[in-house]
Amino acid sequence: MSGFTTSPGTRDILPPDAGRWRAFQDVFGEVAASHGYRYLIPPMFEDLGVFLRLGEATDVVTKEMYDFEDKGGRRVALRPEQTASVCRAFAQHRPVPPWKVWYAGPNFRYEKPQQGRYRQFDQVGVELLGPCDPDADAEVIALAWGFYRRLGLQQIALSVNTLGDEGDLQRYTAVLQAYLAERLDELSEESRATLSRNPLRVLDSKRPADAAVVAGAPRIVDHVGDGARAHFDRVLATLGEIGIPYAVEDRLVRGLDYYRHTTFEFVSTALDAAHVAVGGGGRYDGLVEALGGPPTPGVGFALGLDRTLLACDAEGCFPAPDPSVDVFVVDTTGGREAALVADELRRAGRSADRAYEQRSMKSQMKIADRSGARVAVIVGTDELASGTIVVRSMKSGEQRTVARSEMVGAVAAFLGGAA
RNA sequence: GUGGGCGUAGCUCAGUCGGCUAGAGCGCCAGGUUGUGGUCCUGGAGGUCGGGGGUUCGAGGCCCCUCGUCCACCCCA
Repeated sequence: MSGFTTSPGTRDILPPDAGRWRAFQDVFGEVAASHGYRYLIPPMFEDLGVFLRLGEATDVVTKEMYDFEDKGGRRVALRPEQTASVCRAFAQHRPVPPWKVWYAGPNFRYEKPQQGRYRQFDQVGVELLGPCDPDADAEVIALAWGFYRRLGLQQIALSVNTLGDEGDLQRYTAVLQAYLAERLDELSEESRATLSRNPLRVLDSKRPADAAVVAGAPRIVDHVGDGARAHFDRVLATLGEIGIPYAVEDRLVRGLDYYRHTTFEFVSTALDAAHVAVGGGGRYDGLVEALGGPPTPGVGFALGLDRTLLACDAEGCFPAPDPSVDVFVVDTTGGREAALVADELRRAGRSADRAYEQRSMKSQMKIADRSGARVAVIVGTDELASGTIVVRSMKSGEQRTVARSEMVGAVAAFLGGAA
């Protein structure tokens, strides 16, 4: 292979997969719009500082950032996610809250690729900025839940947790750090390294060696104050009332530092791989302010296209849309008739395709068959001479010769009947 | 970044101990069918065996390097 290929961690999304991706984003947009969210397109790169707010201790910032200096000497980075960009946009433009937006598009993280993880990966998501209302938390969770259902996914499990408010989290982190520091020799080497950067992340360890220490660790729930407790209880109550099953998972801390209060994660129980989390989010009060805006609470989530589509594959739902045209035009008289007939059909609102380079009728019929068109329109020398055209059902093989002027009507009759 | 598996036709893969001109299925093209697809039959095109170096009379197969890919770890969508 001497030519060029895609860079590591990137790939071409070819047909028919690309059609499936677009349908995915379209469906998400419909669901978001039905909840009052409007479409937002943030830039794909920003000042590096925007993303440093994700947390100086997170891997996303310390080792996965696609950052570089542009020709103007600015330190910029390809976005690793879009929440920070949305918050920056809020701080910059100061829209009237509540600001409800949804987005879709690629993000970039410099990681070692594997299944369900790429350096360029697509997410869709929503953000709700302004209110610090537990119903807002419940709404974005419900939106995600409804979207999974819309895709046809059944095997999705929701975990929720609360980290408490800023003060709760600081106090808890100190207690946890002290606890873990005492048991340093009982922790795995990996977790000791994690501890020095971000104690909370140790709770997420799935390593057997850490199980005992993690199980005995102080629990966040015992350090959450009354205000945050009430907020969380209301979120859970609302979820219960609208019929969304959940499990409270008190070690769910998620990977970014900006989360406060509610955090949540969706896992596909149909997936077998290491990466079963198909989406997640939470509340991030304080992020807008950290980016130079007014104190503005916010809540949102993002979900990954690759993994969610892997889950769809596992459950056999949400197939790629059928790309077939309505009509395939076969022309053995040189090709000009194909151009005219196809054009007439398209003007009449039918999708139509044709063959090129003057292939034989047999060859063109094969291409027509492959195209998935339900109807073929055939022009040969006889038809051209007599001003007629053959309309054929590709499914039944039934065909009629009609006057050229009646072609559109005859096609409509065949399409109507064959549906 | 660490560890392991795998790179042979467009795709999925076979290729024995290092030994003739590197194969199969699918797909593609053409013909069988002098105007008609799907099934069937026949034929054809398509390969720098990922790349470079080495060992050898001889390398797709062995050794080294390198690139890519997959899986796991780290982390995460």
